[in-house]
Amino acid sequence: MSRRVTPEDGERATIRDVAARAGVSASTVSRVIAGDYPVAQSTRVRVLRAMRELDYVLNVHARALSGASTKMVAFVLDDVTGPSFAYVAKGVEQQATAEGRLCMVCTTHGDPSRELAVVEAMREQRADAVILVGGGSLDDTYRERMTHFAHALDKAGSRLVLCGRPSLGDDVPTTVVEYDNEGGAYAMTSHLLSQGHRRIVYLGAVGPEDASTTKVGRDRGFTRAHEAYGVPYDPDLVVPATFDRAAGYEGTKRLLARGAGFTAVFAATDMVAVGVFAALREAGLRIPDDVSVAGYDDIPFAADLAPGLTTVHIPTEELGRTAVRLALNRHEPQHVVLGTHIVVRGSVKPPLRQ
Amino acid sequence: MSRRVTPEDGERATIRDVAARAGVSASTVSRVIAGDYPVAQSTRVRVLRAMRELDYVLNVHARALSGASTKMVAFVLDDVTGPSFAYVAKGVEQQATAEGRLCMVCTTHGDPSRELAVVEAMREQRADAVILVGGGSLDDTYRERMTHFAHALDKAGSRLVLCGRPSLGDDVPTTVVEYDNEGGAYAMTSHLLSQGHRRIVYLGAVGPEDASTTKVGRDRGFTRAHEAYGVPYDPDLVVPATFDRAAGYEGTKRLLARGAGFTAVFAATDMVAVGVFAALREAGLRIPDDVSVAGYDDIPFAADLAPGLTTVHIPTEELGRTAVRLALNRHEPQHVVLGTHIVVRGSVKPPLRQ
DNA sequence: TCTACCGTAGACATCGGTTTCTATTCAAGG
DNA sequence: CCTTGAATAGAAACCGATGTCTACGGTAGA
Repeated sequence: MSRRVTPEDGERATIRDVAARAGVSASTVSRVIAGDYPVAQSTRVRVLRAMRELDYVLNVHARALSGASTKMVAFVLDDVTGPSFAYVAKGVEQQATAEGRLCMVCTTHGDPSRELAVVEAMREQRADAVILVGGGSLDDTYRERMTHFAHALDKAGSRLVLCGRPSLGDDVPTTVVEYDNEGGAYAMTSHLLSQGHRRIVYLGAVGPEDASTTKVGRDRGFTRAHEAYGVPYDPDLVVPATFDRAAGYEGTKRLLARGAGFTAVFAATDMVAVGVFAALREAGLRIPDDVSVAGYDDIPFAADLAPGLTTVHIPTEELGRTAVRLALNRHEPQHVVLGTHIVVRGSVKPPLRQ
Repeated sequence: MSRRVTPEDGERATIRDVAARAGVSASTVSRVIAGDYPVAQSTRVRVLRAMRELDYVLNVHARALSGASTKMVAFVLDDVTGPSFAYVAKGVEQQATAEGRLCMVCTTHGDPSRELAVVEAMREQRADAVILVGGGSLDDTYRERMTHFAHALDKAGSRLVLCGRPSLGDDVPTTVVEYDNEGGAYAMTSHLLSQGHRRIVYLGAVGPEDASTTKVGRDRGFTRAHEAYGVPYDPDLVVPATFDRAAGYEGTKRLLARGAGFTAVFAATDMVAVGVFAALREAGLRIPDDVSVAGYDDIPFAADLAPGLTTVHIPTEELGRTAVRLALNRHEPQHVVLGTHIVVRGSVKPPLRQ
């Protein structure tokens, strides 16, 4: 026999198996599936029945190979367990589903070389869009290779999306969905200054080896606010730290141990703030009576800390949704900056004495 | 010309373009890429150079079509923002990367029909493994269709993995990685009983319309512990609720409003417990002096609540890693049950008076 | 010197869809 | 009655890899 009527055991039915069973050609089956070409009602019914009987499943790789879009969106982030990233992921997933796309997720654990490898893998996958979430490296060769990817993806009809990080330059074909890192930090620092704080710790500054665009932006907001208020800041209170709980905890313990006098801590992320809370409580200090604490990100748990954490709200879900929407609808603006705002809860109040 | 030497603008270089540029055949290029066949050193160098010069990117769809594995693992869950699911996701991603796989993520938002649609999509994608995370529906037609998928994936050389939910039956080809839902609830309830609590609220029980395997298991642990201790439980204190913060908050408010006397609340998840905390605090009740609270899941923030939440620890990351490892290494046992254990923090203490 | 074999490389079929181009049927219009 | 065209369906080329089968040059063994 030239063509089996029923697929062998262990093989999946192909479009040709379905065609044979329905007594039509493969083209006709393809047309029934696509629904974009007139097929007689009686034929359509026979084909659909054959598909059901053979438990036919389309092969997306064959379809992709013959030119169709892969209907896939790739999503690259540092760590899925980061509470704010999870919300960006949710937004991406939501919008991707709404636009009929599936979602790939890759994590990089902050390793720029792995990020480049992942983007390369996404080129192989021919994803419709590749969304990079979170601050990016500032290294020059890294930027160069990212620029290269942006052009390569663009030429291939795909799109590189920078979500939560600034543009690579106007001539680089990317979609950029940012939020105002510097503005949020500026607003929060202003808030602390206006409450009367004069010795504010900034915990989570750029360190010697870990500059990222997010860090740089928030740093700048902190210093710019001091300048605007005409308040000099003590460089010893600007403490480099990674963006996690442990860094907040250890950093605060060290500050307390060395007797750095301060009335408020501005943690660069809420996770850092959680560590600050723990360390302060351990030292017997009350929040906000003895020390005020502010965070950044407005993770869901910020409201459930005791006291509630005053922090900068980032529209995380919207960030994710927007990234996908703009990447897939190129007629929309390809560079937007979403706003941030302060959420005042109980963790900040004026210092007891100046 | 029969074959261009340089691909046109906007097209990607194919293996044939590389071959033409290097002056060899496509087969040779394929061999250089695979590295599983002897190729003369000089030829290999020419091919590699051509690949670099043309910025060649392999097409995984063509490769998948000609029989190769897709090197993809699919991961299906309710909601990426669930804090414990995020850790399972991390484990999956970790192990998938370790085994050279990419990771797809799909969310279902608790809708069984969408879960089935997603699994169907994964069949189309020819994923190496499809991992279902979290409690599953108990509906009969749902189970039937899942069983069908398990067989279909198996025949296609793929694998259905049930992660955190029980087996569909011994004759269904699946990999099952569970943890002991009932045992954890039993242990925690015993803990509360042994501290002297006699009127314990169980918040998050199976409701009329939302039976899931996870819920049923935890419910059973609660009731079984009471039976083992010979303590009758008040059915009015077993309160149906969804597994989220809002349900914990509302549920507690209602219990307080109707004056149900209780000395402890066992929340079916830590998220529920967070809601319980908020409602109790709002009512001016102290934890654990007035009411003890226990949770389930041991999410990272459990330790950062004030007081720290006594809860049941689930090895979430290990769950995810194990799921991938077993699915891809079929010689390992295909059904494991991971242990849970109680983590005692400050939110539970004996009731002030009986 | 002839044969055998190793190292190396090319030709070609194949995977499972999509799509273009062609062919047939049948009804309507001149 | 013949032409025209709409509706419908098939044949075959194509997408970009992989893998099998064949072939060629050179060296070693008989």
